Amino acid sequence: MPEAAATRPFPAPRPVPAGAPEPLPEPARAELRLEAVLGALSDPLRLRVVRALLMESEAFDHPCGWFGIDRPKSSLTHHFRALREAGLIRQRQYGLERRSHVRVDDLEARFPGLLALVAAWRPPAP
Amino acid sequence: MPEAAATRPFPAPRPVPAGAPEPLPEPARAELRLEAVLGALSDPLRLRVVRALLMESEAFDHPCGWFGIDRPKSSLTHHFRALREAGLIRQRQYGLERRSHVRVDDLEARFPGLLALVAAWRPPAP
DNA sequence: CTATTGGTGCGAGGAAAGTCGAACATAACC
DNA sequence: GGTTATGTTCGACTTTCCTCGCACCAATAG
Repeated sequence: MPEAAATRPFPAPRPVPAGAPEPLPEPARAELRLEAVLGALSDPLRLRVVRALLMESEAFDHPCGWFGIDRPKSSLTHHFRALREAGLIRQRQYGLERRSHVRVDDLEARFPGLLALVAAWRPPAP
Repeated sequence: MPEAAATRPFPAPRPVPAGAPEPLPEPARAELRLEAVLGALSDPLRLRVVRALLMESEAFDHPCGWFGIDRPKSSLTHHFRALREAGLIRQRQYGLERRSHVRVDDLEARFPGLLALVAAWRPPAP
């Protein structure tokens, strides 16, 4: 039913480009746990990342630097890993850089409406 | 618009009985923060409490003992306070016991669909 | 080859959160 | 009065999480 996308408050997910690298290890759709997903989203920085990825993605996926977060790189690694291990994002290694995108289909299938909450969130003023 | 309740996957909230004590201090509806709410729900015990309160409430509100949680009382105080301070539940003091119920209207107004996720959650086997 | 780039992983420090016992408070009941 | 039932507060312990510096790695450009 692709008509469900019309009611979503965020753009439809982009198709996987041909030749994209394999995703990094991640929980399967059936293994997603709501507590873990909510815990990963309870950090404002990570919530902001997921929201940016969900709303403003002009490409299929984005490297860590795209978000303009003023934190050391090891902190970004930490948070992106937390998001991936909770199942919120999928990461692929493109040569040097590691790009991420939201697992829209999996999350909508398991937790319908969750991403709408993220999309509606208003981040606090920077 | 009470017809929205018809589509909710949980029972409609009960009206406040006349003569109920005043609620304990809690954040106002406009002060609810999504990160805090998600953080409060990221604990399985608290998620279970909110879900039980949402789905199986045969009364307006319930004391802590009603949930049958096998933890010391000081731990329960801790978790119920976390839920109240995040804005998920409202607590009232009835003589000796403190009873809780989910702030359905406030949460639906600020984060529509969030409680549906909680209602759909399947707690892990005990 | 070397330098640059976009990251990882480790480990330490600190902050936040969960766990729980012990002592206390208060209402209800006998 | 004394006891019981419900729940609080405090303090301590433990665990988990966040933050970040530092060393390191692999791919690309020159």
